[in-house]
Amino acid sequence: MPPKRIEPTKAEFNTLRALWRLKQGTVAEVKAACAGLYGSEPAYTTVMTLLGRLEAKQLVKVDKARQPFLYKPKHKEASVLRARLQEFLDSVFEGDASELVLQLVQAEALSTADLRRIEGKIAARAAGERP
Amino acid sequence: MPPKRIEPTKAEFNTLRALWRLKQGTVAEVKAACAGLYGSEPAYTTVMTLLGRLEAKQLVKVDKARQPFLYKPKHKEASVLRARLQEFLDSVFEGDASELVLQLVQAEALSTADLRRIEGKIAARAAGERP
DNA sequence: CTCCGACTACTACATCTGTAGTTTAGATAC
DNA sequence: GTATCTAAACTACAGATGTAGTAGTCGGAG
Repeated sequence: MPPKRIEPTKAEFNTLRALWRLKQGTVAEVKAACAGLYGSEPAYTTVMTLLGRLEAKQLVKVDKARQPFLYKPKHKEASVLRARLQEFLDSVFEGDASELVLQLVQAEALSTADLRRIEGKIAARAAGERP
Repeated sequence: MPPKRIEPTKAEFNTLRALWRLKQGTVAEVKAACAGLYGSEPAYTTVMTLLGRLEAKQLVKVDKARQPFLYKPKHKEASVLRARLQEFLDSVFEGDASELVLQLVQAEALSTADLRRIEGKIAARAAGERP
C-alpha cells in the first residue's frame, strides 16, 4: 500500500489549503494567499519552512527546475479532508458517525433540511452512477 | 461569560474520557480505566501530570479533602465533544457542516439509512419538546 | 564589473506535548 | 519508634510545532 500518508499539523494544513486554492504556486504566492485566507501574513521563511515540512510529509511536490520553485499539492483536498475527518471521528467520537452528526444538529450547525438535502444529493449521485 | 474553556490535548482528552466513564476517581482508578480503554497503561505519575494539567485548564475539579485526592470531570462529556467538534468543523471544513456530513457518507462511515434514523430521532425530540 | 534584490538553505528557539523519574511528607505495620 | 509504603509535589526531557532570523547564491540593473 502507499506508505500511509502523514497528516499535516494545523499550520501546515492552512498552508496546504492556500496551495489548493491556487492549484499551485511559489512561496511568494502562497504567502499572499495565506494573507487573504487568514487575515495575517506569515513571514516568507515561515511559508518556506511549512512547505518544506509538507514536502517531507509527501503532501506537496516541488518543481525545482523552475525558478522560483513551484509547489503543487500532491493530493486532492477532499481526500485529505476525509483523512482528517476519519482521524477525528475515531479519536473523539470513537468512530460513531451518527453520534457526531447528532451533535452537529444539536450545536445547530446543521438542520433537518440540510440532512434531507444531503440525502437528495446522495440519491442523485447513486442514480447517475450506473445509468 | 465563563472565561472560555481551554481545550484538552489528545492525551488529556483520553484521560478525561476515562474519568467520564468512572464518573469520578482517584489517580490509581483513572490509571486502571485508561488501561481498560486504550490497552496500554500509563505510569502513575503520567496520569497525575495529565490530571493536573486538566485541572489547570479547568476541565476537572479535585477534592483534596479526601485522601487520595478525588478527581471529577467539571463538564459533561457531550458538551466537551461538541466544543471539539465545533473547533474541528471550523478549522477543517470552514464551518460547512453539510460538507462534513457528505464526506462522512463518502467515507462510508455513514449510510442514508443512518441519516434517516437521525432525522427520526430529531423529529421525535422536537415533538416531545412542546407536547 | 559591482551592487541589489529575490530565493533557497541552514539555523534558532520558545512552547507545547507526552511520558515519566525523584523527592518528600504523612500513614502503617511491626 | 523505625522501616516501609503511598500518594503528592516537583523536576526532567525528548520530540513536535509555530514562527522566523541569517548566510549564501545567482541573475539582472546600471
